Amino acid sequence: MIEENQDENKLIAQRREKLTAIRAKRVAFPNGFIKEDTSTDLIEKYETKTKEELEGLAVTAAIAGRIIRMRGPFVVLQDGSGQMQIYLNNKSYSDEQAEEIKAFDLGDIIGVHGEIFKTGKGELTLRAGTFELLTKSLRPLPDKHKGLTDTEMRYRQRYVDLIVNEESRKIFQTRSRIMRLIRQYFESLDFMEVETPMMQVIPGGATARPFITHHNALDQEMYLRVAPELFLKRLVVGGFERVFELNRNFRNEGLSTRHNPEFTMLEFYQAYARYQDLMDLTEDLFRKIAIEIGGSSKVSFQGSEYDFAEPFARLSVTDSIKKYCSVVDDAAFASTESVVALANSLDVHFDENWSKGKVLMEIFDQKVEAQIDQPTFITEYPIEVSPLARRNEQNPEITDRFELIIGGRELANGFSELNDPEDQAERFKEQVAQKDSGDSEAMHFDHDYVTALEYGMPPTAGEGIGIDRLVMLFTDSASIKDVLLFPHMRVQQDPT
RNA sequence: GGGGCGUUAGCUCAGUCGGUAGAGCAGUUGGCUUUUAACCAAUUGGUCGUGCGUUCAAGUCGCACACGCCCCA
Repeated sequence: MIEENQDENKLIAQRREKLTAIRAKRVAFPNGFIKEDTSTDLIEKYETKTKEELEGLAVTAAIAGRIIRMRGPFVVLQDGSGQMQIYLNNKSYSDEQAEEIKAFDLGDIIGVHGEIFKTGKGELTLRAGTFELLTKSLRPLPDKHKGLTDTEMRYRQRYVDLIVNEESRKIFQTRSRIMRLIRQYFESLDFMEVETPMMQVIPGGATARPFITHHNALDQEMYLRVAPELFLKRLVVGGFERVFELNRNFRNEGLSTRHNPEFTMLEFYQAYARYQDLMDLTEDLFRKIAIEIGGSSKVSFQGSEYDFAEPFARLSVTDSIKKYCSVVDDAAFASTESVVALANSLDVHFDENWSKGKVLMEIFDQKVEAQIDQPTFITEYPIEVSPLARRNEQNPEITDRFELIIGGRELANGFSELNDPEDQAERFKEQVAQKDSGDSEAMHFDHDYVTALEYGMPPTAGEGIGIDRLVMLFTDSASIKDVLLFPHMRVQQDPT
C-alpha cells in the first residue's frame, strides 16, 4: 500500500492513473505472452539480409522487453540479450489500440508479435502485428542519454542502474564469466568444489575481526566466518586432496574502495604441492582469465597495463623494502631494535610492543605495497604474522608464503601449509597471548583443528584469491562497489 | 578517526556580487508517421539534503548533522 504521507510526484501519479484505467478494462499484469525470440538472435540472423530479401522471406517473430526509446512510430525494446526496434504506427490500429499505444511510457514492458523488415535507413525492425502491455512501469527512467550517474543512486537502486547503464550490465556479466572460468579451471585440474560452514563457533583462518551472532536454540554465540581455511584443511586431512571453495567471507572492518564487509573469496588446497607450485598456478590462471575475458594477455587497469603472458616478479618482503624505501644495508633487518629504528626513520606508525615481524610488515603495508604496480609475488613473510603457514627450513623466522600484489593491491595470499600439529598448537598459543593483550584480530585456539592435524595432514599448499579485487582488475573498476551488485551502504535516515 | 569536495525539477546539470529559481531530457496537449540523441508548436513541474544562525533579504554566508565521493591514518 502507498503510505499516506508519501508525497508522490506528478509523473508517478500520471502513470498510476494509466494503470488504474488498465485495471478497469482487463488483467493489468498478464503473464500469457509467449516470447519466442531474443533481439540479439534476430539481429544476428537477419541483419545481413537486404530489405527486398526480408520482404520475400516474410519472417515472423515474437519478442518482449522494456521500452527504452520512443521515436514517433519507432519504439526500441530492450530485452535480456540486447535491443531491437519495433514499428508501432498508431494510425494502423483501431481507435482503442491507438489510445493504448499513446499511453505507453518509457520503462513499460510490452510483448510484440509481427514481421521483420528493414526501414528506409536500413535498420532491422519488427513491425508490430499484435502487441500487448505486459507490465506498466510506474516510475520514470533516468535521463535517456546520460543514464544514472549519481554513484549513490546507482548502488542503492542497482536495478535502475542495470536498466539504463550498459557498462554496468557488462561488469556483472564479466563477473559471472570469471566465476565460471575459475570453476572450470579448478575442475579441469581435478579439484572438488565444497561448501564449509559460514557460521562458526571459532572464527578461524585469518587475522580479522568477525561479526558475532547468536544461535537461539543452542543459546550459543556464533561468528560469521572470516575465512574457510581451517575447514578446507580438515577436508585434506580427510583425504580430499584437491578442494576449493568459492564463496562469501565476512569481516567486521571499515568500508573503502577496496573493502566491503562481505566479500567473495576463492580458497583452494592441493596436497603434495608447495607454495612455488601455487605461484605458477596463479600466473597460469590470471593469464587464462585475461585471454578469455579480454581476448589478450594484456590488461589495462586504472592507467597501467599488465601483460599476463610475462612471469610475475618475485621479491622477498625485505628485498621489497630495500627496493622501494632505499634501504641499502641488510643489517637494518637483523634485530628487533634495527627494524624498529628503520620503521621510525621511515615515519611508519606502529605499536611499541609489537614483534619484529609485525613491525616489518607494517613497514611493507605503509610504505611498499601501494608502490608495487606490476604483478609481483612477495615472499618470505615473518612467522609472527603467518600462524597457519609452514616454517621455512633454512630460516625459522620466516614462512613458505607469498602474496600477489597488482596495482598496489593484494590480490592473493598463499603458502605451504603448516602440518606439524605441535608447532600449530604453539602458534595458536601465541595468537591467544596476543588476543589477551588486546589484539582484537588475533586468532582463537582451535583444538579440534589441532586434533585433525594430529591425525596427519599430507604436505599441502593452499591459497586464497580475492574475487572482488580480481573482477575489479579485469573490468578496470576503481571501486569494489562497482563490482558488487548490492554493495553495503549506510541506511538513509528517515526525514521525519 | 582526520581533511577536502559534493547534495538544486523524475534524470543530467547551470545558478554571477546575498535581491523572490533556469536549461536539456523525461512528462502533458496538438501535429507529423520508415525515424536514428526523430522532428515542429505550446505547456506542466522545485521542502534548493536536514536543522539552527547571521541579515531588511539566504540556493548563495556561518555552524551542526545526515548521506555520498576522494585522500590520509
